[in-house]
Amino acid sequence: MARELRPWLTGRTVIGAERVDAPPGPKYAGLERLPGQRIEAVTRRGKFLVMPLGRMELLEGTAASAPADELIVHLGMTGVVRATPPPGHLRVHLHLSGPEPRDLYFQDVRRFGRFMVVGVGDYAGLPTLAAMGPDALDPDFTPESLQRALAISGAPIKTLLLSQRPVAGVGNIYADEALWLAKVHPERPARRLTRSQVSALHAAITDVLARSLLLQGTTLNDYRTVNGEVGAFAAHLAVYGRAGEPCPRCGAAVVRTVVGQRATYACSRCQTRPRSSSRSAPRRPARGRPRLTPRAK
DNA sequence: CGCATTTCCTGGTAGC
DNA sequence: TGCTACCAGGAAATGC
Repeated sequence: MARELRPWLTGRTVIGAERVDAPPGPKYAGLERLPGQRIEAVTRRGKFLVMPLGRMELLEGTAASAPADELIVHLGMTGVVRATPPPGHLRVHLHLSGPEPRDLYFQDVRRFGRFMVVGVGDYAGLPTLAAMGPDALDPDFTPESLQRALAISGAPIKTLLLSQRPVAGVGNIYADEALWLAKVHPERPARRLTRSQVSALHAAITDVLARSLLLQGTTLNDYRTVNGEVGAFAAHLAVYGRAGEPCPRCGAAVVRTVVGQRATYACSRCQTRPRSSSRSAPRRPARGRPRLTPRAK
């Protein structure tokens, strides 16, 4: 989407910004600051579109002190950015300057998306963006960076991936697909992944996202490109949404569970379960000096 | 601080 | 046909 919008938006100035059928609130904060600002670039961090803005300097010395803004867009579940008016659930309408003036529309049926203007880097209202790890397709995302990020948490690996902290850009579908590719069970505590599992997971994340992007992403129901096309990657999903179907790798059944309140699909055979802490397992004393006091809460 | 739970929101669908 | 119940989930807010 960033790639599509880049030539469409870069260098254009916002003439008008209208909030449509959306209550005032943080998800649409700052839109009134948009008119008069020029879109300098279209960038992306994980699932957030980040568009630096600049105000035309009409008077030397005054505009220079004005802090620059950024337009932040997140699709949530059902957000769609379009160049033509959507049939319903329109939330934002932008009018843009240019040789031939253009419009931009943000549609969002379920209202989980956001379309807001903030000061550059002022992510106080966007804690996930503020604490986000390297983007999955950025060279800064390496097996080592992933290893460091996973080592500090005992949360289920899938839950940690969805937090966007170890790596940015992995949502529910791609988390399941990447874990399947890497043969890692979604509930394995993050810090218990072996070094080779971390390497496999790193490769799997970059691989699944790159392949999906080649097909313009995954459209289950709602997602559309800016041109209104569907993404074709859904047909290539190995496990997501395929409960009861055979694993494409080993033939065992794909099972659906819930991890971190999210539907989770995994192969029942080739994604090995984390070491069980079930009652039936004999309790083995911890290595090293016995703990004399209960762990502080 | 870290993790778990709840909340937001609407369309589609299963079940009756 | 029409009704209710439930499910989908990214990220923020709240709870512990």
